[in-house]
Amino acid sequence: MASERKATADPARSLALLWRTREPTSRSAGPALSVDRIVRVAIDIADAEGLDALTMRRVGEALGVGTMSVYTYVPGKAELVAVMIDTAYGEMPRPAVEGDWRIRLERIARDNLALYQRHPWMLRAETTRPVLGPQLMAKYDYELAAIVDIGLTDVEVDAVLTLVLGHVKSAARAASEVVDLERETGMTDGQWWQSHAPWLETFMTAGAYPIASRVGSAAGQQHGAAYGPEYAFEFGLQRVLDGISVVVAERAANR
Amino acid sequence: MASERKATADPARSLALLWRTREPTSRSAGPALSVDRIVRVAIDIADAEGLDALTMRRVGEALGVGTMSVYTYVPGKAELVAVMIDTAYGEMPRPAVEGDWRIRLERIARDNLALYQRHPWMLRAETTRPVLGPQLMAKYDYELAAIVDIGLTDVEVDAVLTLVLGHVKSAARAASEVVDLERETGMTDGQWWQSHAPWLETFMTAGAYPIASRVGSAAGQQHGAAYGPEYAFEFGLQRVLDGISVVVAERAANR
DNA sequence: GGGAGCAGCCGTACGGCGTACGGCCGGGTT
DNA sequence: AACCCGGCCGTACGCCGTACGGCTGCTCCC
Repeated sequence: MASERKATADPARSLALLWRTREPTSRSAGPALSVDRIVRVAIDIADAEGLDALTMRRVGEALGVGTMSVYTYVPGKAELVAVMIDTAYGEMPRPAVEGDWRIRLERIARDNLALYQRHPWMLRAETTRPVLGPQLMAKYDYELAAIVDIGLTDVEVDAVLTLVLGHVKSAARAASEVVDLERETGMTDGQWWQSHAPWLETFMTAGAYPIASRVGSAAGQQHGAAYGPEYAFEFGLQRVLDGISVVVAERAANR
Repeated sequence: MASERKATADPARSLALLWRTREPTSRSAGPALSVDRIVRVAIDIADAEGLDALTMRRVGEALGVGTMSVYTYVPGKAELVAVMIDTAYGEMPRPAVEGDWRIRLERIARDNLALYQRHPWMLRAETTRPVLGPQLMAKYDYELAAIVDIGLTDVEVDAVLTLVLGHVKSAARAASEVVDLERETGMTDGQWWQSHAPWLETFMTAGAYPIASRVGSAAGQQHGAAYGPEYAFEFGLQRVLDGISVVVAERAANR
């Protein structure tokens, strides 16, 4: 009866997993499995076939062990995905970039976009709870460092980063959906639209939605498809950076 | 062997469902069910308990019919969710707003935020495929109308709207995750952080991630929690609108 | 050398999901 | 009176995540 607080796996266990607090076994021939091996094959599966294809059975299979053996190292699928996410963050470059804040921030945006393109499953992975792993911390620290000294308060700096990363994620998601659609239907975006257009015209009485029709078809012609994710990313990014420039300039003037 | 194009339900069926092309039955006492009744209870369930609680069995139960009866009206769960989404769009107000484009666009952003707050499941509903229902078309048309005459090309106008709606969705998602977390764990955001902080400090050697620590705690103190979704929404919205202003002004100057 | 303990491994089983399939029923048409 | 067919739905299948308990063989201690 009592609504048992399910799936609230204790913080200690989850965090220990993320931070790899586990003394290596003293066993002569170490164990066949490890968190790292599990995470590596899980990421490979998700990269290649998407999050839906990532099942615990599948992971066990790919490792040549029984399904339940995976649970020796990982408390559950949610925690596995959390470690996958933190690991993926660890792959990102963190170079010292020459130039002003705008160049650095733009670079950060592009690096994040590339990450999502390499690991589209990250866009669908629902983490209602922040991951809080070491790689995320390092990433956050690195990205903040690029903009801490632009004359805004710490709170604003955080909001700037959130805004830019949010835009990147939106654009990446839109792009990823186009790719998914093409994989699922075996048609390109353009073909898909062409197959739907006649039906749509049947339903839409002529002249309804005049602006939507005009703008939609203008965008379609421009991009050779209904939607140009790259264009949306670029256009939006420049607008966002412009908007940030406005506050930065304001603060510099009032100093 | 042949990779059967699964789940590619024919466009005709899906679109007909969205646009409600179905002659009412000539039966004396009409059928017990209808697409509209199904959609209504499905939205109620998803609003109250989230998308996970929305199962076909549950929908049938709530309607007092067998599970499979639902399939008489709806080809599958994906299509049901699509109709739910289009229906939700139909709830949005579309007033004629006085004022300049910035006021209108800001209003659109707030209306969309309100929509997501009323129906948080829309944020999680994965529609790899655009919905293309009448309400979405009407919404798109209305929103474009607010900004068609600001001096940008049709393609740019589309990108502006995409940018703003993308920001709203990002911010709404962040806010919704906080709410989910509170519901799932029974703790407030602040309590959750306090319960994790000691563990985190154990793992993080002192002095690692200095900027992240400083900015993170500044943001935390400011918002009384780790993250201030409302603040992120407002700050980002103003930056985005500022950024759009920049291009709009440019174009006006070059005219 | 021998016994105990325990980490790693995993087979089985449970409850839940979406939904394919085929059948039943009763009103409308001819 | 015969037939048809739309609406309804019980059953069953193949997936999923994962709880539970048992096996095995290494390590440690005496």
